[in-house]
Amino acid sequence: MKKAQPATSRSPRRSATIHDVAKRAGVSTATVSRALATPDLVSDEARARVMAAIKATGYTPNVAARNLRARRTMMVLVIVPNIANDFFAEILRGIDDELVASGYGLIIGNLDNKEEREPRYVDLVFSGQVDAVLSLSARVPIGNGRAMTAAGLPMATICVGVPESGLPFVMVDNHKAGLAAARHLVELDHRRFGYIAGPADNMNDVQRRAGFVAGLEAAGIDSCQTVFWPGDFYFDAGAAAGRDFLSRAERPTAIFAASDYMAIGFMKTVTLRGVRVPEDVSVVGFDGIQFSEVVAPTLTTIRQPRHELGRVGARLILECLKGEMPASTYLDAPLLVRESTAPPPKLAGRARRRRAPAPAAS
Amino acid sequence: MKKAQPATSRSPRRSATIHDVAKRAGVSTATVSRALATPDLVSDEARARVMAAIKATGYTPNVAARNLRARRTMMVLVIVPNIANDFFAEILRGIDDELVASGYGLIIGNLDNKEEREPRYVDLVFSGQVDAVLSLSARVPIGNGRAMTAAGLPMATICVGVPESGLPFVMVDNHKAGLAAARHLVELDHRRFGYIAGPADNMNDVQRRAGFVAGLEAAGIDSCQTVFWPGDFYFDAGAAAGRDFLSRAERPTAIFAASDYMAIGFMKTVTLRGVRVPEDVSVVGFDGIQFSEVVAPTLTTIRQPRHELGRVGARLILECLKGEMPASTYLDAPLLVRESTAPPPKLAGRARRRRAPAPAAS
DNA sequence: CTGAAAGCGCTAACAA
DNA sequence: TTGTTAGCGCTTTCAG
Repeated sequence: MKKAQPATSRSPRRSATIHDVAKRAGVSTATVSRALATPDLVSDEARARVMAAIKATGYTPNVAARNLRARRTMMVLVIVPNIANDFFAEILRGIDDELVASGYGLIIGNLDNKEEREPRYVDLVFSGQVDAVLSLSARVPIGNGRAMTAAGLPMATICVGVPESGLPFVMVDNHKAGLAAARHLVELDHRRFGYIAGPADNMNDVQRRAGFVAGLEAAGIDSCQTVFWPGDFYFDAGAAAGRDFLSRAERPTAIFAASDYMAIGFMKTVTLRGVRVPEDVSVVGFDGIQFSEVVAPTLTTIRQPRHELGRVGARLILECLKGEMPASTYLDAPLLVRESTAPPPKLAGRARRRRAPAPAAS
Repeated sequence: MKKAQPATSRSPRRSATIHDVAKRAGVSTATVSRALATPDLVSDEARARVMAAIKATGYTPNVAARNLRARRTMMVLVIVPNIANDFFAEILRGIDDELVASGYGLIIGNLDNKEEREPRYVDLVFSGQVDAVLSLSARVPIGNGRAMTAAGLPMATICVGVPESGLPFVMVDNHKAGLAAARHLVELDHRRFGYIAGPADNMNDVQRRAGFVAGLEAAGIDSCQTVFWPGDFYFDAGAAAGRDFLSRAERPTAIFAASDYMAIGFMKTVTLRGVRVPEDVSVVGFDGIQFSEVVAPTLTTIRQPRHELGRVGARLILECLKGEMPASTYLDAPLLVRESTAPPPKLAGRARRRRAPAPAAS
């Protein structure tokens, strides 16, 4: 690490205020304000003079002052569990697109997966720095003994629901998605399964697992034979599951992971030890992150429409802001069949082989 | 897409102000303000009464009002070319860590790779919503006919330098990194090379390429024989380079890509057509993103210390904020030798084989 | 259509 | 140590 030449630092220069503009245009500050907010109420001539003065001075209204008066900030706080996670980044883009189109900005509250980060965002809300909150976390942030919801701001969630909060949300139907994964694998004739779970308290994971199990049972498969590995949605958990898989005498022939990261971690681990995907074991992921179509083999997965989830979530909060009561929404999460799934190495010994029910329209 | 039950919307409730607290504590608003900002200047008794009143009312100071008075916002705008890019996300975490520790918050300005997004952030700066700007983009954002720099706020850049701006920056030494990539490949006995470039106007890419070429020439290799493919740092450009590679009769045996995404795109494309990495062709990437160690084979790459780049960048701007003139800094970017590089399939026919110079201490 | 004036909630002189 | 006062820059009645 070496130093380069120092740079010049800039001293903040006082910028033009509404008074400067008013003086220059020969009108009152009220007229300047109106020329900007309600041009119709100002004579053409006055408006022209004001605009000229604005251009000449380079005036931009001070937002802090405007907020103080108007008692709103035109900002939405977006709570993100972990901004470095590809999954959330794409949702953020969707939110951003929609919010900006309505004149709102967004402040990103990155929890970095740490609870101790919550209080600062609770303070942010209570100190009036935002008009509403959009959360991608299933927890209601807590700080200094109060919950973020207690501030009374409009709030909605994306990809998660906060039980008993009554907050509007948009997400995919995780149960249905788990069912689809099971159906796909059963149709390929798999009989022995493994499931790599998300965090124990994660409702999405609970739903995915329940759907998956329901799908297996609908096909007459005793889910007691299914191996359940703990996980946390991240790569290493998939790798750990892979190691356990390798250590088993009788291995599942099909794995459903509650996230793509874990599915990829699993694939990577077993592949290195000579297990072939999908010839020896099929793998289904969840989320449809960018890298799910880059890994080799490409990953069969359930795609969460992340950009759309973001957009719809933003619309939810915009409706709240207008005083409406938006309805929560479920978006479809299609199964993308790619290279990581195939029939099992040899058909299972069981005599009876059920047909899986035809896929429901989704 | 189906609808779920509607949720209750919450009406914003007026929160306690400094007056409420003052009244309840039986002191003036000034005392309340001081009890918070400079507790030493307030009697124990008054302070206790104020604190009790604060707790009772749930008072949180209004930031807009405070900003208006103090003429600062304790916020830093961070300009990001594309928030969905893994590379930037990790830098953001570094910035966040450092800024938060100093009491600053950050507003993320996502350009989404679109120039038309610039004006809103220029306005943000001119409207006094932030105290400083940290940019990960080589462009100085322009909007409404004025450059962001014209606002006169402290500004610094990370991973890029803005030519002739005099803005302090922190980045890796791209030339040196390119040199290291060349040296590594030359030491493996490669003689025919390919380079997958970044955007034509990207100075980082220019430096990387220059370093790479210099490294080849230092080893007596005529760089006219090197194939140069255009690119933009993203996956598809690497895939395109891969397709061109496949179409060639005489193929390079070693590829240096200016980003991991392109390296992975290249690997994926040629691997699918039966070319083996590293047996048939070696690949070196740049950046060290998370997936560079997940792909198979794992990618030899130059690691940019992203978290540290973020931290140092944040420190740069914090020094500016204190009125100091920080020096620009170069951080080391180590070469991580992994599985994607090996000696060429057969030693080149040339008789003479130079020893590359010993690696310089870095 | 326009201007005067009253604050939004807070902090920082300045007195007391 | 504390209170009084005067705004920060803007919007919005209320008169004119």
